[in-house]
Amino acid sequence: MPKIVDRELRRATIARNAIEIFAKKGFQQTTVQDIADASKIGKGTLYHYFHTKMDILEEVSNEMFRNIKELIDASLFQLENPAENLPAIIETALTKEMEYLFIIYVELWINNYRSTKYSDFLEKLKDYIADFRKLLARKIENRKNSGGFKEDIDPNALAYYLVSSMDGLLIHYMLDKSQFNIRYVLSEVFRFLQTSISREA
Amino acid sequence: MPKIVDRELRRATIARNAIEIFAKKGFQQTTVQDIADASKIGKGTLYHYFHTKMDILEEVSNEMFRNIKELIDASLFQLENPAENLPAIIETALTKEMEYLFIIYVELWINNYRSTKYSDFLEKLKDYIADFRKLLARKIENRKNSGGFKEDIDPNALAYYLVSSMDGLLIHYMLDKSQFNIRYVLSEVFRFLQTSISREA
Amino acid sequence: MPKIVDRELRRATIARNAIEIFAKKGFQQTTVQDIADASKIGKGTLYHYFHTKMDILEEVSNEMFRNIKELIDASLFQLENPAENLPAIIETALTKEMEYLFIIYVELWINNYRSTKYSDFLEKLKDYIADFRKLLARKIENRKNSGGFKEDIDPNALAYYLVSSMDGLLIHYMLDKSQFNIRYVLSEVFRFLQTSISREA
Amino acid sequence: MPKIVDRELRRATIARNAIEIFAKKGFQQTTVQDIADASKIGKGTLYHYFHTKMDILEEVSNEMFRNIKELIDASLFQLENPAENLPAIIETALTKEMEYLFIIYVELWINNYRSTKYSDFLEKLKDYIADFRKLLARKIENRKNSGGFKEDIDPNALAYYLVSSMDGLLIHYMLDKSQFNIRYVLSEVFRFLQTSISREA
DNA sequence: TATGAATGAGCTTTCATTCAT
DNA sequence: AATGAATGAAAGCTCATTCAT
Repeated sequence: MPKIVDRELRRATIARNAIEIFAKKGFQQTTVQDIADASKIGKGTLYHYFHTKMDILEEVSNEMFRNIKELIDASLFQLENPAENLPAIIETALTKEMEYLFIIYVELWINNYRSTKYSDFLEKLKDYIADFRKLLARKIENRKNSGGFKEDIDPNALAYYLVSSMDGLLIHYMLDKSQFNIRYVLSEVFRFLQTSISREA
Repeated sequence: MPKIVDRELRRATIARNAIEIFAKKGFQQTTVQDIADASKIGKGTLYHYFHTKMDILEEVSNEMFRNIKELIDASLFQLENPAENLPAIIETALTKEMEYLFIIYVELWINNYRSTKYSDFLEKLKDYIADFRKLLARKIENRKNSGGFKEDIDPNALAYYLVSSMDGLLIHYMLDKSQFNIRYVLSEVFRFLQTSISREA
Repeated sequence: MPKIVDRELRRATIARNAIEIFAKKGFQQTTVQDIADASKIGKGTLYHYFHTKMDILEEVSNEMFRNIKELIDASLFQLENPAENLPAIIETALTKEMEYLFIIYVELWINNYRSTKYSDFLEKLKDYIADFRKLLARKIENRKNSGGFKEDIDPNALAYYLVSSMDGLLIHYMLDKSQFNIRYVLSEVFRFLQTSISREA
Repeated sequence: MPKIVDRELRRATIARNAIEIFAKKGFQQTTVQDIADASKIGKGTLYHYFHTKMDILEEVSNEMFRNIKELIDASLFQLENPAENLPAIIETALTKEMEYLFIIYVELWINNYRSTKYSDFLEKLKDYIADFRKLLARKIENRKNSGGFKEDIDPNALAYYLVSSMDGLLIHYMLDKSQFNIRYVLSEVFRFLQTSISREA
């Protein structure tokens, strides 16, 4: 009898090993040989676990979703004051591993702009982000209703801005780390936002 | 040397015509034939003006810089109250032309993360952005000193956040336009930021 | 050595199961996995019984010879008047099973033209055909000598024509069945041949 | 200005050079490199003239049709007594070039049995053959009506048999030339057929 | 100078065969 | 003995670059 392997586990492992390569070289520029090398297997072996190169990207994106979801879930419960804990959440994301995922995420996002071929990957992600945004908006709304926030704030607009500005910050930070201390900027910004949002401010 | 002027003009024209293709297909996926077609010239002719495909990207990025610089310059002089006119600037950027440039800009940014091969292109861009950020910081500083802004604001941190959050907003907007009305979000956000930054608020 | 019997039996069985696939897909296009699947065994198991894929083809061709020989033998004894019973023999061959064998036979024949690699397989077949032709020629000769056939008939040439024309008919029929009713054509042709060959005609 | 080439002519030339290879190795077994080598051009150059390998086969089959049509047309006008001139026609076909085409023709025929993917190529050929068969049948009919042939002959059945038996003869001859002198067999057979068909016989 | 014909390195994917279990 | 996981050679095809006209 041949070696017994857990195909799903193997797929996930190969995908996990591929993340760094995809991040560092990009999907197009990464060769199937690169991916095989990353898992120290033969090129042909890859095709026992994935139909096409695209299929590998799909698994990588699933792996990414799992990580992101984990991150979001882990941080949601501490999201009492939305502005309060976002820095902590971002902080959590500042690992090498998450950095790779973030690059892939931006690349997928761009590819999605270019071709509907990638849209399947992103639907899930869009949903996650939308959910996160809605949750954030609801928190803002609640606090606004309880008198904690100013009257003239549009919770949806603010939530949209907060979420997307985090991506902007991450991009600027990761792609040019020399320019600034992101942790300091984040704490400053959120201290500022908090006081300006709060009615007492 | 009028020849050189012609040559440079031709390079710029070809680059300008290539922008839409690069944005829509990406650098890798764009073939040299695509670029030649966009300028209705022969593939071989292209190589009279550019040494390599990479060389074309370089010129495209230069063209991009010129456009961005133009945009920044045009808007800088009206940047009295920084928060005040950013929406106007962004608004200016929301053309199809600028959208293409923005995509290329993000792609270059990512490629820069991946390979130092692209770093030459981006040094210039980083400088522009840094300049813009510094200018913004100085404006904030000035207004703070003149009593227009609150005491506890770090102008550098705020400037960094403002600039990068604009990129985040643009990415989220452009890559999923269905989700939100960016013009409304921008006006809301800036109304909010303005009142919260201002001492009077 | 009962083991060897088992081994040979297994080879024959696997070959028999492979016939349909080889006929439907062709030797090249048939994968080793296809063949293993047809016998519901593992791909590795196949290699306990066959050294190479070519080896399987060899056994298939042997299986084919056995079938053809059976068919010929079964029909030979009733070959009193050669023209008389050929239709019956052909008729016997018009099963799905024999159709598959016929396709493989033509393919082997072509491959033999292309490469001496296949010549071993075909030597046997050529011998069968030659034997059949000779037998046919002898029957014609006999009948001619006994005054049943015309004087000016060359038995060898006629036998050659009869045998090869059967292949032509089968090819044209099988590869474009819509065009004609082969059974009718056969009966017509043999009725005609018989009367024209016969002295009385 | 680059070299000016007649694309259609080039396609035809490449196809003509490919015929021998296709015949000797078969379509599947022939690599694109083989085909390029046969015309002493680079592999990439081929793709300036053909979209796919299949596309090359298509041109080869067109080339084949042109040859076959030429052959048929050239021989038709001398087809007064159908049985009379077929040997001459066949004779014409016994060149190396036609031999190659015949092998490809049989291979296409088999492939068509296997996959509808090849059916386009063969439709034309089937039409040619059908036309030829019909013409033959009409000639037989005419001669029968004019009293030249026996009453009980079915012209369609006989035409079908004559045409397909020629393919059978060719296959048997080409694939095993050592066995018989096809020219002799043909002359014998047609002498025999003619006398047996003719009323006077 | 302008052009596209020519090229081969390099890509993804397939599959006969080997091998560890 | 039986199995399928593992493998890399080899396939068809693309395309940046060169070159002859």
